Amino acid sequence: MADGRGTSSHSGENLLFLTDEQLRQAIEAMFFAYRGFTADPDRILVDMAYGRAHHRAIHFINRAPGTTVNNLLGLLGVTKQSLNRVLRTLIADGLVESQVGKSDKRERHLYLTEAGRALEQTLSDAQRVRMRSAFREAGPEAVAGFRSVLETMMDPEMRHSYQRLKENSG
Amino acid sequence: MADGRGTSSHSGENLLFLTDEQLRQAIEAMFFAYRGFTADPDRILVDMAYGRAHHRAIHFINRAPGTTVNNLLGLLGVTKQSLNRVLRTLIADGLVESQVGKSDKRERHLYLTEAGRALEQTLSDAQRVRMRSAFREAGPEAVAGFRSVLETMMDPEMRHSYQRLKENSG
DNA sequence: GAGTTTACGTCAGCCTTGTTGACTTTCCAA
DNA sequence: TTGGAAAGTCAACAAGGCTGACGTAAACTC
Repeated sequence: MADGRGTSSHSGENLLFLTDEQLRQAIEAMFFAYRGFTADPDRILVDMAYGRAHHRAIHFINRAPGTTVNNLLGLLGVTKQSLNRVLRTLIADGLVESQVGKSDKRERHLYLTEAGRALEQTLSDAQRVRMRSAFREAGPEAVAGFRSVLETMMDPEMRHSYQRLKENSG
Repeated sequence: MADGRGTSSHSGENLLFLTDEQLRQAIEAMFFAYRGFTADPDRILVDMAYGRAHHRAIHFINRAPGTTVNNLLGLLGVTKQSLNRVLRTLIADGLVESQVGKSDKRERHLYLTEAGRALEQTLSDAQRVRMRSAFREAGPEAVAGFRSVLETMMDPEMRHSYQRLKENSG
């Protein structure tokens, strides 16, 4: 593992893409790419009183309208206190609406308001511009590989959430 | 752009992978995957008094031994005050060594100590385990696509840093 | 019907990691 | 020799994580 090889080559395959050096490069690629990934929406958010946490909440509420607070906690992977702070400001600012559940009145169902949808559109447009040009440049096969690796990299629980969101949104 | 299409299809190509829905899914994949990407080293770091910022500093000092503080600032994309706080603790704990430059004595050249290298190894081993199994599962073509998309997603400046690191380390 | 669990909100306090601004020391270069 | 770049330090602050404790209402269970 420390000899520069990803694995002992007990098969005939070419496993050079699994060497430690290749993996190190991939780790750096993830780091640098994620910076690019968040850069554009971040620039928009600083002008408002919001941060990346607000963006994430808005993204998933838009993606799963009517989601409960508990469900959102699972998607975001933060504590309820942390989410609540963000949600409170979004509700106070009229970007998110909280509705008491009909069947279960303990639950709050979350929806974006018109203003919330507008901000979501602005942010995701900005983020998609970069994604789209990267995808176009890299081509369909590369994109398929990109998504395949990302999916296998997730924790199983996250992968499950990811798949459910995919299915519920075409 | 808001009609669910990534682009008007003025060519004969199949551009379905550029639809807004596909891009949204990719955005979510990046978010969930990055969580997985950082999860393993994070678990190790909480037991020590360190965080992700320390990990990043250690990673790049290991990767580019003798790098200057200024150079490291560019790689990490933070302020010198923020980096300095991290660096100070690493130096105090004997994981990083700071050497005054020979030609330019204003510069500080940074190196990992033996203990620093040991921690780096522990952290990157943990991170590579997940990477390696994801790569193995997805296969070489997928990995090539993965890296290609990540590279085109970086800001040009970051891409340049990334390429230089690659060249200087085989 | 009483007791327990669940969902949510909130207060208080803490930590990491980012920021700006001001200031000093060192030292290179015009 | 003087201006400015590089490095470091101090102070103050903010975002956004965290834990722990507590309260309320609703739902569930026995």
